[in-house]
Amino acid sequence: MMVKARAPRNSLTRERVVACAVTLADRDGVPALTMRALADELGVRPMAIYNHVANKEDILDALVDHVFGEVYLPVADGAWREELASRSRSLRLALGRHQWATALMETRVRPGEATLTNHEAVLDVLLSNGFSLSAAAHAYAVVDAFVYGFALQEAMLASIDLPSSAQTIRDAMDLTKFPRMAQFAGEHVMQPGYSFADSFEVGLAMVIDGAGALR
Amino acid sequence: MMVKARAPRNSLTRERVVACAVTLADRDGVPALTMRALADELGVRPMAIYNHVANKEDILDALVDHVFGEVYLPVADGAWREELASRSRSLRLALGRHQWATALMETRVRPGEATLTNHEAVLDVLLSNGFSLSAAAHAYAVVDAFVYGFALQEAMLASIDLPSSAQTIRDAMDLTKFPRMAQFAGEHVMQPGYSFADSFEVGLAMVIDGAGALR
DNA sequence: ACCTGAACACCGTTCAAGT
DNA sequence: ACCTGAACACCGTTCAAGT
Repeated sequence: MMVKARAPRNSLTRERVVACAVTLADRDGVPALTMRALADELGVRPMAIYNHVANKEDILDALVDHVFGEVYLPVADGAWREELASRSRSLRLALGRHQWATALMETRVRPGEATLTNHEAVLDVLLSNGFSLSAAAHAYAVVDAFVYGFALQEAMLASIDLPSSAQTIRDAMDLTKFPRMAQFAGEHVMQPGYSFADSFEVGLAMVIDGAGALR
Repeated sequence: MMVKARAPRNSLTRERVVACAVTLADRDGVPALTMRALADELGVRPMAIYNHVANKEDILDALVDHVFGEVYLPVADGAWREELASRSRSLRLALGRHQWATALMETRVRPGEATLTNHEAVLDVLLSNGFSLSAAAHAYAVVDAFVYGFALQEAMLASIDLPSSAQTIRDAMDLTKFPRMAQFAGEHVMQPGYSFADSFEVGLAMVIDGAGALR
């Protein structure tokens, strides 16, 4: 835990605080994101941060909004399928870059500017392309459920590194008790070329086709 | 924070600790689930808990596994579509009863007995009903992504109570900036009979039909 | 207006001591 | 074997004080 050089007065801003918090969360995880660690990284005393954010909750809210700020904004006059797919891929990648995001979203309920802007753009794509309000509601809910859930699964798998640990799991587990998992691990997951990520496009096609059927 | 009566010696077990932790997390949320609060609820001193669990991480792992213990175990000789749908509905309900579960899952990577057992049952349903290993992998990933993601969205919405706060949001927001959201809120979400939950069956049908196409 | 130091009421967990 | 008390190194945040 090395202490950074002291930052000059008036150099601290809300943006710097949030950007630094994102970096810290990416690098060390949310549990390590303490006001003290953040202050240290910013070259400032913990209480200085409170001049720019209300409290830690405020920072966590901003963290989630920051992630949405990285997500592609679909345009309403494009082909709706491709726009929806692009924004879904972009959302998945953003959630993948910031593995803490899905878990954090669950407790954050104050949506920020970037979140609302993205939400608005998606709704505009749907409503401008023949979706009724009801169809748009279903389509949006289903597509986002898939993207969030896929990102969640990838985050779960990321900390375990499936291929390399599958062998360990297979050894440790009672194979007579979980024969399907043993088969699945040995004959599929551990084979060269397997990638969980490949299922993303498969599922995305399903939910976007399904959305099209609602239109 | 009332202190419970002191529990008699030898009455503490790992099962009681975990069950109490689930109750506490349901009632007050995970942040309020501290070793001290848990001990208080159990009628014991904090350190007594450590005779039955390794540490707090161990409890959090057990919490997630407890949720999977509530999920329907599909049977392989049934109709695979109905079995998959039942276990998906059951999983969604379990995640809904324990709103903290999806967020916790992201950081827990040591799957427990109940988790593995459920995983095994789902794989068995797919592999016993004509799915190749590759098709089963895609189907499982996509269906679970949808269920996890839907539960995550419901958890997000639960803490906000959409219908009642939609008006507030609509008033507070710059309507010229988010016209689609204003329209969506006013003409759809706030209408009587609207329920986000209705999108679950719509999406479930999409992903299960999609899975069938992979078979 | 912005930053700091000391302090308060919390955490999870250790260790030695009790039964 | 199981439980406790005191202690340690942490938390987020308050408040009064500095510049």
